[in-house]
Amino acid sequence: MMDTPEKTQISSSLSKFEDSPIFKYINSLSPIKPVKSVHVTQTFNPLSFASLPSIFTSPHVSTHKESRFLKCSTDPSKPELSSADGTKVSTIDEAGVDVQENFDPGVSLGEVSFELPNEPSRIAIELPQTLNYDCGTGSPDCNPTPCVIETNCVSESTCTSLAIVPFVQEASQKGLSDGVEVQESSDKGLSDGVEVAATFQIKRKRETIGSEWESLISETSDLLIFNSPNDSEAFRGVIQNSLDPGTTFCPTLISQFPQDDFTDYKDQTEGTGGLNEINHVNENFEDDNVTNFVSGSLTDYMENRVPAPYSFKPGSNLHRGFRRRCLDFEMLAARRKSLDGGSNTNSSVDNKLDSGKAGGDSSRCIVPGIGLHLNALAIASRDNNNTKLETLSSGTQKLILPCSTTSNSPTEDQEIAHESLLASALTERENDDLKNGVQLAEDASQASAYLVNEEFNQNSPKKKRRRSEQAGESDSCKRCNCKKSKCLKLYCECFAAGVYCIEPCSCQDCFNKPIHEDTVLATRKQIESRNPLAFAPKVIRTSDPIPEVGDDLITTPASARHKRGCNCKKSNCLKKYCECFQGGVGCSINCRCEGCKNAFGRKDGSAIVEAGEPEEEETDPSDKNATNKDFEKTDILNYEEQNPAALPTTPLQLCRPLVQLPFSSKGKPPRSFIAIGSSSALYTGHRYGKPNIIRPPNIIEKHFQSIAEDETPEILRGNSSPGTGIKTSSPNSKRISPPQCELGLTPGGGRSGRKLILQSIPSFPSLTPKH
DNA sequence: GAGTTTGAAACT
DNA sequence: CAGTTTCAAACTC
Repeated sequence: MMDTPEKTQISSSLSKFEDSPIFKYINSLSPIKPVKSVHVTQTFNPLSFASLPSIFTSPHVSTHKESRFLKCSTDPSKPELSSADGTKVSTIDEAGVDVQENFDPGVSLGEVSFELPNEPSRIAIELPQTLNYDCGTGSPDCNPTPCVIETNCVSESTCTSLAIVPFVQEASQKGLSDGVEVQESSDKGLSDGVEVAATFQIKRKRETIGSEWESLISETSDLLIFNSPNDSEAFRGVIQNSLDPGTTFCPTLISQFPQDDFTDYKDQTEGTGGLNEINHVNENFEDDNVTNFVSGSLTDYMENRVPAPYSFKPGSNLHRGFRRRCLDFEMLAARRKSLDGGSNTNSSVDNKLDSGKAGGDSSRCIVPGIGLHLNALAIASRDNNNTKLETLSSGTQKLILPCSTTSNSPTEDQEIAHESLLASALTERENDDLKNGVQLAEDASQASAYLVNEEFNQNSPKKKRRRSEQAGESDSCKRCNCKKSKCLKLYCECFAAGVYCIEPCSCQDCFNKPIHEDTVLATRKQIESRNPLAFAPKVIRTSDPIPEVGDDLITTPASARHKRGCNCKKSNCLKKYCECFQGGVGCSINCRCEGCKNAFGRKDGSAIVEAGEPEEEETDPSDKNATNKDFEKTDILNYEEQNPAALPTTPLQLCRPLVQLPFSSKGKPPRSFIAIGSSSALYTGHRYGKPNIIRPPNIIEKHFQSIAEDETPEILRGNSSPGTGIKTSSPNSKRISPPQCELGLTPGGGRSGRKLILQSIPSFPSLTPKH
């Protein structure tokens, strides 16, 4: 599938890179001298992306995604966050100005590293770009999921910075003259999660790209050579700066890392120091995860690799991703925790890792609960990602790569995936039990992948997330347009999804920002107190098998259902006004809709896709049997196209992982599920402990059995942590199973979604309880 | 982009 | 729990 990029191409790209203002800027800052002339064109053409491997490709994806991606990228930068972070996103645009910004650990590095080119072919062509930006992608094979494509990357500056890192590393590794220093700087910076991530990324790139890449690198290295030590320092400064912000993240991220990783990390740290740690981490990543991931095709990767290792090493990346708004919530919690543990970020991180159970925890992949939107998104994303996921899952579990090409924007998917991953990761933590190394690791890896994507998204400052519908919004990139709710009510998609509002949002008087985290958390709690499942994913699997009718279309997965059911009166459940439809699931008995014609499955049980059921549904008076069906099909198709994620068909999208919010969960009983979705995850996830899995409706169902809401308990149970067990009460309990997770998780395979869920997801336990 | 429709969320 | 209001997304023009 993957074409390796040719050197020539790369070269050209490099040249472009040099030309870019950013590059110049960097040069001015650092001693590095460009040997070759380069152009920088950033270039990530959407077109290029378009050609993704079939696997990844999804119909829509290409263009939208890109756009989306960009948008998403912005998030990280959010100003609010920035306070914590310090430099940040916004700067990216400015990048030229502040290198540091670029380096923000979380953001820039992460982005870069993460991007895995979805398409191999693309990679080859675009390598140059990728290099510049991130290229982590380089590994075409890598995974589709992560996909974050740098291309998206929006801002050159950002990209550049990213690119730089890799280069540096390479140089250092190779022993290029000055390269060494660079590394050092990075190493120093490492303490924070950021640097590590960067390293990781770099390695990744290399591997991914492979020999070609190396050759390129060598060239690049020349370009980048840092002559003076000073330069390195400058670099450091940047890094460090970034680090600060990163610290925040780090803890979180770290926590997510697999225990093994953590262990290693600790060991190194103890023994040597920050630098070592970082390196170590990177190595792990690279070696295990990254390399495989990158170098091989996904399939190969999956087959060979799956193993746990993949997991998290990439954590750093993940962390970054976390940073995103979704993460923020988590971050907060993490932060708090970390604070307790240690004042320093590093310490905090360590603490987290350690205490948090972290080690173990990291892996968790649970699907976090997702908000409605998220759920839908998740689903959609799944769809998009399905193939990928499946593939992955088959091999191993996980990796969910969110980025489905199909999905509109890679970014969104990615984000979602990341979120999901994150959430899952969090959950896993909680579940220490479950986490077997493998699964957990896998989960982590997945999460990381997602995160990576997100990071990219975020990083790219310019891009803002788009939530736009176009892209399909999947989720992560959602943005709201709240006028009166201050984004503190479930009316707000962002809030409902458990993520902070970001630039792209057009909201007014928004309080859903990191700055107001206290308010957000308090509000969230309040809402949860009323309805524990408020932030849970709206769509859950149902146990009942659905008749899948046609393979061809999407059958509706009966298994996936909206937790509460809709109450549509006029839309006939054929528009997005209907949450069921929006979520890509059919209506169920729980729905009070009138005239249900839900293309994914009518209340009466007939699914459009499915065999023909009687067309009319209960309510439909109109008879449109045939008509309806056709109509429905058409709608579905359209819907799918528009919202890849939504469709059930694809298995997994990633859901956004949510960050589970510690706080929310604290006291409360665990929700039945944690939604994979961001929101829930963030807020509730812990409590509930169970990850909801968002399942892709259709296809997924087939493979996996869905967990019925009723069943949800299973998941919960499994996870269950629950003591609290909220699930029951919550009417909505929804589980969302992320397709991925399920797939991956489920050992058995397909169907037993539940089992899978349980394993993988175990409950979220850890999170909340900790509190 | 403005206005309308829709149904969930919030409120009573 | 039901009815009403509020809200913002989805949709239409």
